[in-house]
Amino acid sequence: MTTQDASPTTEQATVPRRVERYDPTAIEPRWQQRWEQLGHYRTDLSDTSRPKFYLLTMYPYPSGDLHIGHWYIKTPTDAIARFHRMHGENVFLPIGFDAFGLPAENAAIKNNINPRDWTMGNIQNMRRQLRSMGATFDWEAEVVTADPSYYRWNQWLFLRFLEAGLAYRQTSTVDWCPNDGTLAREQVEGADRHCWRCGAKVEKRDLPQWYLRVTKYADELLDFSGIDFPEPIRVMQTNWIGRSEGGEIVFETAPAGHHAGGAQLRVFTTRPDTLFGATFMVLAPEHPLVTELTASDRRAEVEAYVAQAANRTEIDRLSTEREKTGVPIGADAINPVNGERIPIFVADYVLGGYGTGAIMAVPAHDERDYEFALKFRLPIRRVVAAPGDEERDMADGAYVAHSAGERLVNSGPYSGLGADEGGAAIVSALEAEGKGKAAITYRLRDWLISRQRYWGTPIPVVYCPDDGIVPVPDEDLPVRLPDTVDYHGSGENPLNRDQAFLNVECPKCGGPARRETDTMDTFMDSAWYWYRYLSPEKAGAPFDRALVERWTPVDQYTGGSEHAVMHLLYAREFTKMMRDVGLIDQDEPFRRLFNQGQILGMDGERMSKSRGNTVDPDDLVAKFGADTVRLFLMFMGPWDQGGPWSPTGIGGVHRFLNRIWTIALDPHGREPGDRESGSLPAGVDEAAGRMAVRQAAHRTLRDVTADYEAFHFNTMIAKLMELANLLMRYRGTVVAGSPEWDEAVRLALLMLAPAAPHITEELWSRRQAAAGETWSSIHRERWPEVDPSAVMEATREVPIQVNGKLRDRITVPTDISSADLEAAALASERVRTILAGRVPLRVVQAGGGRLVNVVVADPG
RNA sequence: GCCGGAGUGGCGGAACAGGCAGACGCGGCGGACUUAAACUCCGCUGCCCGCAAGGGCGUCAGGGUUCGAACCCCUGCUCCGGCACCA
Repeated sequence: MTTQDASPTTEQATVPRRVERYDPTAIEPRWQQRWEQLGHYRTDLSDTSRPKFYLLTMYPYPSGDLHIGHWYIKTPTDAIARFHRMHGENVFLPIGFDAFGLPAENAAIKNNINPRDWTMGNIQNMRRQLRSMGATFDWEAEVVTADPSYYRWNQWLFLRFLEAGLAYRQTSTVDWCPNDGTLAREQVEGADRHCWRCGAKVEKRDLPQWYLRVTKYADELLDFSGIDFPEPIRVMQTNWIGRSEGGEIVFETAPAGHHAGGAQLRVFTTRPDTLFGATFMVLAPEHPLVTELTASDRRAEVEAYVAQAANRTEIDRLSTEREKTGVPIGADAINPVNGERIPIFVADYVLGGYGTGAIMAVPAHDERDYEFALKFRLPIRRVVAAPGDEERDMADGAYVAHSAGERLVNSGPYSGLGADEGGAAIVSALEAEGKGKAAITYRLRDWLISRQRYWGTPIPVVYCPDDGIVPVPDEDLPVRLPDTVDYHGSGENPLNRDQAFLNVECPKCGGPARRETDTMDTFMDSAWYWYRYLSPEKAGAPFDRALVERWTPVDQYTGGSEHAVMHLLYAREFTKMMRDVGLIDQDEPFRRLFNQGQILGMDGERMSKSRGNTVDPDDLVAKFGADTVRLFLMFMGPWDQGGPWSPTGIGGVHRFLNRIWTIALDPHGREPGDRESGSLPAGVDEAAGRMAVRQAAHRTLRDVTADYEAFHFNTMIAKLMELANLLMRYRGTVVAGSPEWDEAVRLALLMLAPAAPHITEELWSRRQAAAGETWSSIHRERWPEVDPSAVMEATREVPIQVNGKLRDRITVPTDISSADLEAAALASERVRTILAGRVPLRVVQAGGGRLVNVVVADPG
């Protein structure tokens, strides 16, 4: 007797009322409090008796409220944590807040409140919401990046990088967002060049800015061996880094009509094989030689063009659709292989920031150069030809593709060589003369970290009229953000007007100096936060090195793929930089990365407060309970897929939990609405029923375990539903309450525990109470073992096909021989009818007898 | 344009590794329970033909490989994500 109904009244005997209903709102807060009181999820980082598992999930930006998308990332992550704990691992699952950033500052300007107050208020609410998930975050490890105890270490790290030459200040043309200030290159998106965060159109400005020298790691970042990242992320990062192999070639220059003697012009090309096809040269408008090389009679026109290009927002330069523009500068370049003089142009289709900012143009073999050549009526000379294509008309367009057997033509001594071979020969010939060399160029740029905003980490340097750039000494850290600043709503960094902040003594000479007012890109905060989690209170160092050595790299990181070339790349870069300044001893921050999909609004758009399409989990939790919401999010579909939000179907998951409740608490109850209730299925006796229950439970355990390991939560839940449905069928029969039944219920609760922690804890405690045992949390139980003998079956069903079409199913002993199986298949009544006396050509048994296919000649 | 991913019932989605397509859930239909409703439970539910037994068709489209294809190959289409003249 395991029912909880202690005093059944007689009038309930025939139609027993269901036990107390499942009421998550009564259960969930109680258990959450209890777990917290008991400190169940505080991780003892010093415990080395068990294997460690560092599970990290991307910390949220405290925008004010959690939406369903946060739950979609975090509740399955929590299930992973719980699953690992049940395997005896010491799991660390920290949480914190990415608390610096623009929205706080905008709210401050708009509502005249302090960004810190706004942020901290939001964090309060989000802490409550995060707790309502029933997740096992270790709140003792929380970090808030806007706290001086955190950001002082941003500053400290910056100073280490500065010392090591990994941070530097440089004036160059940068992307400027009217709201966010300068942006790193990867933070500008789309053909219309808009800011990744606020969407504003980005302009160009020449400014002195701080950079981190991440390009140093380009090659190392291309190496993903030893880390398990999803293929799409690896591809995106690889493309972003954009390694190109080729050659750098030096051209002498000369004023038009004069002898050589100007500056040298260096170009990068991936196609040195086409050098003989170069018919003009192009400089980017920003190229330093433009001024020097421009002939006096061309100066006015060139300067106008350069000015126009500088002012042009990149919107005008919109994609390749725009017609090429450019002007000749009145100078020539001299082709180092044949001495040919070719004109130099300035044109904005060549980018200042890539390669050398100048190209040799080979219109015959490059579409962009081809287009330019057509417009400016420049010669197009073919130098590579595929076999049989030597007479191709160049009016048809550039020949860009590579094909087998192509040869160089019109290339002097190199004619006749293969393209690769010829290219290599040209490079080595140039190299011998000091006119070129093999070269590799990357698309990746150094990380621009300066932001002209208030609400971020102050960059800890001082500008002294005498000593120049002076780092703030470590002992003066943190450089604190003033709490109150004056916004005039002008959009300009208010720190620039804060005299108390601005004016300092030079740490070197003691004279009057001025502080840097730029703050750091907030991606810097998030580039190392998982190290700080390990010792968030640590003073004197950014982290406890011994703990870092024991606990990192992170074993599993979960979060969205939208930061593929931002946060996820910065994190890798930062780790390598920290390594190189001797702070850590590892190359990569994350062993394994999983990207969940994104939950979109019902309108199919990205969920955001501004779009007004966010879904508030609080409402759903109030209605169905956290367990149902957790389960529903996991059940919707594959975790890496996401999709538009639709609450349709959440009732199904809730019903499932109700069935679990019923099965666990009221095994002997009967369904008044079901005539069959209480009787065994036809042809099943008690022994068979008990066996069926046990078999189903162990098979489910086998499959569910595999699904958890693969993060296949949707099918995991489907299988538990199947088990529940089967148990429901036996409820009220002689099988219910049998040891097999009891075991099945026990396994079901254990299997469900990581995903639905509250209801399973409640039912577990009630079972313990009923058995007179003292309470111990289900979440401290060990994951059960599959009994292999339980999953075996004496007979199995084999589908029989004739010519690949399913015609019958036969039941045979599991250990049947293949000869007997074939005989049994051919003996099938249905098969014989279809064969109609024809003799099979072949009988195929697939997968060790899982299926039989009888092949006969088609009667036609 | 280039790179990556995906197209399966009315819907979300299953299908190990080329072997029973559509698990599980939603929705729909029918039924039970109830004075009634809600809740709950049971059954049916890819499409077409058929009273039924059964048959035909069916995983974006068209070809191919195979005893056998949602899965592999070729051609094309559509959708989603990334990149944005990167020489």
